[in-house]
Amino acid sequence: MQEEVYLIDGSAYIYRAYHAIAPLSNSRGMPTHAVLGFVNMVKRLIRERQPAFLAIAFDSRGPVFRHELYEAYKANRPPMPEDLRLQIPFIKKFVTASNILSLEEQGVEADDIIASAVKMFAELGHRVVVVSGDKDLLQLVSDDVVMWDPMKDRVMDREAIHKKYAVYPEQLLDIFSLIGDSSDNIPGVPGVGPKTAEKLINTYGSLDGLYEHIGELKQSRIKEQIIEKKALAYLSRQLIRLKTDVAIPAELSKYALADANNEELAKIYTELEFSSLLKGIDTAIQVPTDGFITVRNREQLAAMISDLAGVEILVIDTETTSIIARNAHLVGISLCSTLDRAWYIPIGHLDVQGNLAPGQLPVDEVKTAVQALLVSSGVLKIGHNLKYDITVLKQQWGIDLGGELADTLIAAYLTESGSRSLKLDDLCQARGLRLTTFAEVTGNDKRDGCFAYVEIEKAGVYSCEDVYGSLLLWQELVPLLEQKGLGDLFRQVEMPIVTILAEMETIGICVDPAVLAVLSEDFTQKLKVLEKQIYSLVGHPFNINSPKQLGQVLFEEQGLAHGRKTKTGFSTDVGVLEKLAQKHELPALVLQFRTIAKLLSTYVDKLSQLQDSETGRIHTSFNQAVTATGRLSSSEPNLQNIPIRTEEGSRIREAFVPGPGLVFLAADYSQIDLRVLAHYSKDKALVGAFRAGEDVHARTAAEIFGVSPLLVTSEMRRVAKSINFGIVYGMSSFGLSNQLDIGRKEAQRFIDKYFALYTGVQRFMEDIVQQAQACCYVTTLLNRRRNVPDINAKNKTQREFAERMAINTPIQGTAADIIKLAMIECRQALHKAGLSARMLLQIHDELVFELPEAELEATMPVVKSAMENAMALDVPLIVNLTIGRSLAK
DNA sequence: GTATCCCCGTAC
DNA sequence: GACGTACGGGGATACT
Repeated sequence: MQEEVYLIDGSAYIYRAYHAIAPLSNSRGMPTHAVLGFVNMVKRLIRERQPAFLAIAFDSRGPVFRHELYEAYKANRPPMPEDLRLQIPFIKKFVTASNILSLEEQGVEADDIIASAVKMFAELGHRVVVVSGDKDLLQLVSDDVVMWDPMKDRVMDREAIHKKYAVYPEQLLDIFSLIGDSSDNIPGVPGVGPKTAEKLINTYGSLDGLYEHIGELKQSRIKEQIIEKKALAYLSRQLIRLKTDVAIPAELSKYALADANNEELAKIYTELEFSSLLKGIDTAIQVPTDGFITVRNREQLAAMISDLAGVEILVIDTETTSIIARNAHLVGISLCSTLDRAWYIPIGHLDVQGNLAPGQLPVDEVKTAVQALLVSSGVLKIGHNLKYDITVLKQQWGIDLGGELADTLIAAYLTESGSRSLKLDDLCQARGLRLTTFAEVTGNDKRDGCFAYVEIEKAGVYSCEDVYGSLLLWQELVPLLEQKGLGDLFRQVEMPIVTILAEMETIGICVDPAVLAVLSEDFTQKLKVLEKQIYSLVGHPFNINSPKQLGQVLFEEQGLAHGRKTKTGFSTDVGVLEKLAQKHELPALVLQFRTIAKLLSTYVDKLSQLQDSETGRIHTSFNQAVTATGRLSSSEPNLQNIPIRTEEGSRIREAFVPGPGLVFLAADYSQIDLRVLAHYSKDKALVGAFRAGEDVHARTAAEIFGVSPLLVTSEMRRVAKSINFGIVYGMSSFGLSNQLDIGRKEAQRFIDKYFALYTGVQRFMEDIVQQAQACCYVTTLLNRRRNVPDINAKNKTQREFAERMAINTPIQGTAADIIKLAMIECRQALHKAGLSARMLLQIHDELVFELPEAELEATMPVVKSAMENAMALDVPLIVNLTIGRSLAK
């Protein structure tokens, strides 16, 4: 029987682990990070590839036969760092305790052992997977041998190698002999690089062939080199060629992966203080798969329906062909309601030929059977990232999930703010439950990553695990939500938003490709002109986009006055360049170049790429579980940072157009942050200003400059506006002086004056920081919570940062709460009024709708009222409406 | 050679 | 070090 044997390049693993992980040591000062990295890498390999047979090869200590051939072999390599050397014995102990066969032989390297093992197993008729990223091992690849690079999760077989190097593995040795290898100090033929070597070996078949036909090469410097350095080429080949006669255990049983010696492992982990690994030994629970049923026939479908009849909760997960819900085809659905049974209904699995695989019920039959369950209004629908499943079910089956929603992704986001990962696997793992990963079910498949080709039973287990995990998670998160007072926020705000975001993403927004094309042309042209001007001023070309090179040109060559330093040189940011631009032409041109280059690459090019080829629309992702404050974020593309302030930016907005016969309606909150601040602080002056409907910036200006409101100049107002914004962010006098280009003292005077007038604001800021110090978190008006662990830190910078977070988060987060309520309110009010306006975008304080022009009159008051009444504050919320035939207005 | 960090610049 | 929250491009740098 043909078996698959995994051979790990252990020495390479050690170095990778050492470099990949930040230095770490146990309480006795013993360095441990390389061991930790190595252990995790091996565990990951075993988990994801589940090898039946496995060995790890190590380099031997001391010189190897290659040193005898060539004194300088690896002479440029620094000796093993001391803190790594100390860890080697523990790595070996770990391998032994894990019952993994360890291979080491005096005088040869790990590569030679692997080569010998490969040869032996190939002769025995087995297949081998070499686990390494070292290109020198690629020469071992054959029909029965592949190389897997765990870092890139990529399998290299003969064809993959041919694709990359244009030669087959057996020719790689000769290629590398010509190129050499600087990291091992292997000379090769100087002057011959990858391209030349590839061409030569492809033409003449081999190194020998090349020298036999050396006369045919046309006269060149390279030809002379090749002739002159023939000995070096052959020496290099000797060095790179791997030994295949190292003695290797031949009995396959010795390679069989046995259960680890947990006692020994526990000893090692204890000594090194790997507490999380230690826990993993005892508590790693595999999912009980006994109750998992894959629905293959009508009887099972009927059993499932009767099993799920009358349930109060239903956990759902869809398996599809794409991570982009809009493009996804359904492959299967899993459902469960209790932890002892889960069902998987395969409907779109394919066989290797790409035909529908047997053993699946017809889609229509499945749809009919489960539809009532999915739309039922009395059943709580649970899932992880339900926005995805909602989108898939809607566009594939036209089904709207009925009933209340419970998204465990969002529940975890609300309760575990600041947690590293919100992925289902990771959340379950943190609770001691090991789920199969997506890579594990699809990874070994020929058509990597496509779920449709996953074998049905395997898919069933995986998918059932997901609903099982999601249910378990839900059961753990419910009490947490209630305990932290997040239940209402979850049910009344976040869950309704899930559906709304799914709709907004599906609808998308239209972009006119003609406008983009004109912009692209124009910007490219402008960049060319600017580039030419800049180069001629400087006297030579350079990369204007490189802050490093730009810094050299400006501050060294041109001798302009530099400002603050960054890690890599002097800052060339807009603040610095603007100052210089007052006196010099060059920085002014650079600023123009930067602006246009940014607009072109980030917006014009990107929008064209992401446009749907059929509809011309752009479908962003609105992310609900990303920000620390409760705001949404938008990606691919980010439609929340489309330029607006400059002339050029406005031209990009012109590319966003309503659908045929429709117009845009944009509704934005006026000064929402300051209004929230007024509400929180109860500051008399601020509240008074908003209640009286005054221009707050002008009012602030009048007060800090001590003039009548009628005498406030636009310059005074600008200063006041900066202060008002700065306050919300916890700005210091330093920041304000930078922003306004005034002195520190003057800035401080403004701030003092501000607080003297708005005493309530100052009190609020002090109170909120004090509150944070007491409980290490802050909340919004809807009780959204953010932890500020550094609020009592010793380090001043850290602590002050936490203080600014504590001030800003309730304001920004409450504004986020308000607009989320407004979105829900708007949708409902529009529906109730029978209006067809569709919400397209949310940009933190603004909602953009698309609607028939004829409905404008009726829609405007509905939207305005829904938004203004979303939440009752001590000051009124005011919404301004703008109608437009583009986003430029 | 590719993934990640860093600087920078958009938005609110 | 100095203004909060995001996303993303491009260069520089490090590397599961």
